[in-house]
Amino acid sequence: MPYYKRFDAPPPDPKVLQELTAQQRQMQGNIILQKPDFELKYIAGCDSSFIGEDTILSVFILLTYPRLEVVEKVWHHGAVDLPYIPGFLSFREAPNLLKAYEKLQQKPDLIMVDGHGISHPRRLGIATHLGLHLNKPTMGVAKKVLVGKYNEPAATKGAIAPLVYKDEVIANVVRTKDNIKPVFVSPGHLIDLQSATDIAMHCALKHKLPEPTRLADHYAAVFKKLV
DNA sequence: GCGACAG
DNA sequence: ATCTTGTCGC
Repeated sequence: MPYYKRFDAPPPDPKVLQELTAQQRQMQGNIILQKPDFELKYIAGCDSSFIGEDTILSVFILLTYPRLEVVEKVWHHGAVDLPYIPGFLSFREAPNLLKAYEKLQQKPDLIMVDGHGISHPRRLGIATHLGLHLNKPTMGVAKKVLVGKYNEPAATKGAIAPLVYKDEVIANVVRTKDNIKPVFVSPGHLIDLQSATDIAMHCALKHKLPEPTRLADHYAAVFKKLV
């Protein structure tokens, strides 16, 4: 049984958070950051939105790579148990994301997640979390920093700056569009920082968010109206 | 003790 | 994430 299911409706009290923290620490040793050893033919983007207070709707968009043509769109919604707590996002969103993932006919070679990968207090952001559960390459693209410090990258598209936390480069701050706030790209699992950064840039067309994430974000709003 | 704090 | 008006720019 996936370990997160052992926490069916855990109340957000300090004791439970300590247990969740312990679980993340335990998983740290399983994270693999390496040059990709897969053929990137299909890439998926995922995102979640909320309907009211306790219902989550997750979306997965499958695209071809490197052409980025949409070939599949799936979604799933259900109840959420935990409230949002910085550092524990995956316990709130991963369960439903995994159910949406199961609906994909064709599984992707890499998943681009909205949120951080290893750029997390315990190196277990939601992208890494999903990667370990699925034993699948994942990378994170976040709109805001969680931990770490950085210097603003140049204002032109393509400019990058390292995000440092405890003397370690945990992500790249990437300018995906001229004069627009940068995004934070980090490896999730089974990929390295440089490759994740290259892929994010390749997917950065005319918007701030790379296509997989942008489309997942877009369709999350679309599907929400159908619920 | 005082901020910071993915989605 | 979500609540929300007008506004600046391609």
